[in-house]
Amino acid sequence: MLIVFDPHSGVPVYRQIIDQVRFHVESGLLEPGDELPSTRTLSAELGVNPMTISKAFRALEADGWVERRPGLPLVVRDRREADAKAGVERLREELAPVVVRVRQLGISRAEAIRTFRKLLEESEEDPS
Amino acid sequence: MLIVFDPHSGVPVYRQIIDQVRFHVESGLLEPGDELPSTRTLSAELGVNPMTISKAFRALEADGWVERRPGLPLVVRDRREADAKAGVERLREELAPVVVRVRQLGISRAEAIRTFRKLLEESEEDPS
DNA sequence: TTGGGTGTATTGCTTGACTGATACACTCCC
DNA sequence: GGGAGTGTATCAGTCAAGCAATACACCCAA
Repeated sequence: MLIVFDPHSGVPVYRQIIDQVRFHVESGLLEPGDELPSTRTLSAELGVNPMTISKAFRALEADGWVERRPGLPLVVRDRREADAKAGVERLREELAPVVVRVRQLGISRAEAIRTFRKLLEESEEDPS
Repeated sequence: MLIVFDPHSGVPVYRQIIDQVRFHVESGLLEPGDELPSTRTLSAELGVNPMTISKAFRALEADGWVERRPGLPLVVRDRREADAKAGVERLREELAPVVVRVRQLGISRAEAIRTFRKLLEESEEDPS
């Protein structure tokens, strides 16, 4: 059971699938070349429509996580090199709205950075 | 013209109003005791329905930014002391999910902080 | 008291996100 | 070729968010 999802979380099913596949690839559980479970398999396991799975697959391909070819299962792409750069780029996207909030809240740059560093340290100590 | 908004930003109008009022209060342009422009004034200026303004007002009261009394204009509340702490606390909440992503993406702490600092500097240079 | 100011409860419309049913194209292997 | 596997294009349905029209309750000053 590679994918688990919570129908009551409020997060759309297709997005939960995207996040979990990405997480598994990033964690190494899914390696480049591995095939993803078929849409119908996942569909049956999760109790959702195959199209919902397909929608997640399309998004995963758009972000370069997997490769799609007609009639064949999806395959995890090798993006280790690409990620070194793309990772920071994605981080920038996630931080951008936070920066707006920092200014709105009138928090100083130093204070903001201190807060960020502290959170990062806490997260490294705690192997969650 | 206290409030400006961009109908093409994709951000809901009522949310843009909330953010701007909060920003003005936090920046000191609006001081405790000041009255907000009336719903109909803002309605005319922005070209939206008074109810949209009212919806923003309700949210602002729920978060403690203003005080509402029937038949009277809204008044900015004094929350300076509370905010000094609450600001950082709210920043922590916004940064928490980002920290998770940093680990998922395998970005080093130093790299993450450098990215954050750069964004903050860019935002300060650009008086958007 | 009355008129012009305030905010808003109620209701309905529109739009987009999300999901699903159906039917189709492709690949592989016997 | 045929069957069973893959993914998905197209279309329709559901639902919530966002916004607006209307009508109402309140306050204040003349």
